[in-house]
Amino acid sequence: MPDAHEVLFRTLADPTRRALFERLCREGEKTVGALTAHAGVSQPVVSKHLGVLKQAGLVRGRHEGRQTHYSAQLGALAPLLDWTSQMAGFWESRFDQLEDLLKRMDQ
Amino acid sequence: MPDAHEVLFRTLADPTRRALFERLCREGEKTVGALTAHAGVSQPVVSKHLGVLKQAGLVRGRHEGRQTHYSAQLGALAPLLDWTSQMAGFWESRFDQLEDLLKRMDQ
DNA sequence: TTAATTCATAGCCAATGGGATATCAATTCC
DNA sequence: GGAATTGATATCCCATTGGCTATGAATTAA
Repeated sequence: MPDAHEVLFRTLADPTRRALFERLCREGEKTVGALTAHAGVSQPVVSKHLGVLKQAGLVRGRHEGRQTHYSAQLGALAPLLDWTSQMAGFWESRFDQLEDLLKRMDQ
Repeated sequence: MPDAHEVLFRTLADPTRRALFERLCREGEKTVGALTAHAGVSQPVVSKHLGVLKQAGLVRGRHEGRQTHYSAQLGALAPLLDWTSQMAGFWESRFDQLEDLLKRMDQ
């Protein structure tokens, strides 16, 4: 059983899938049809990707009649932030060049 | 031409590769041999993964005699933090919009 | 100079996974 | 009821990729 980081990184590694998640973050709840219209791939592919995102806890689906409304679940990103800051923490404690990172983030 | 997020997510998606990066973050500079000793895969595989990490800018290699010392490059994680906080930002701004709407309806 | 060490590269193979089309189930409209 | 819409599932195909072994190149030791 893969841990949370494993699932998140693998799930977000695919560009099509990440684009779907980004749209849901930017524009909020959307139906499968609306997502398919701009996804550049077929509807079954979109459904499959949404299934993977759902398994990872990154989205949730709300059934309404014959359509399903998907929305992003921001909380699922927490382990990603944890991991990144943990790596940064290890690094910072070893050396003292965190300034480089902060400069980049400041842009 | 994949963007920074693309490269980072894809690179960190593989567990073996991520474990190598984590070790370099935790324990600092290490030779290929030292990394191979605990990686659970063969030396050529470790070298290949280090090559991918290097391409992504996540590590750098320092040649010293016949051995190569690799170390993590924390700065490369910046786009990852950017992306995550950006997604969180979109979410918050939509939340703010909802709040605004509710306020207006309240009047 | 020869042998041994260290790492990178080259090929090869099997598994994974993202894409497509075809189809099914459920719902809504006529 | 029958047709149309919406999304999920089934199956297949092919490119990618992570693993291996074998080997090469460079450095150090004998």
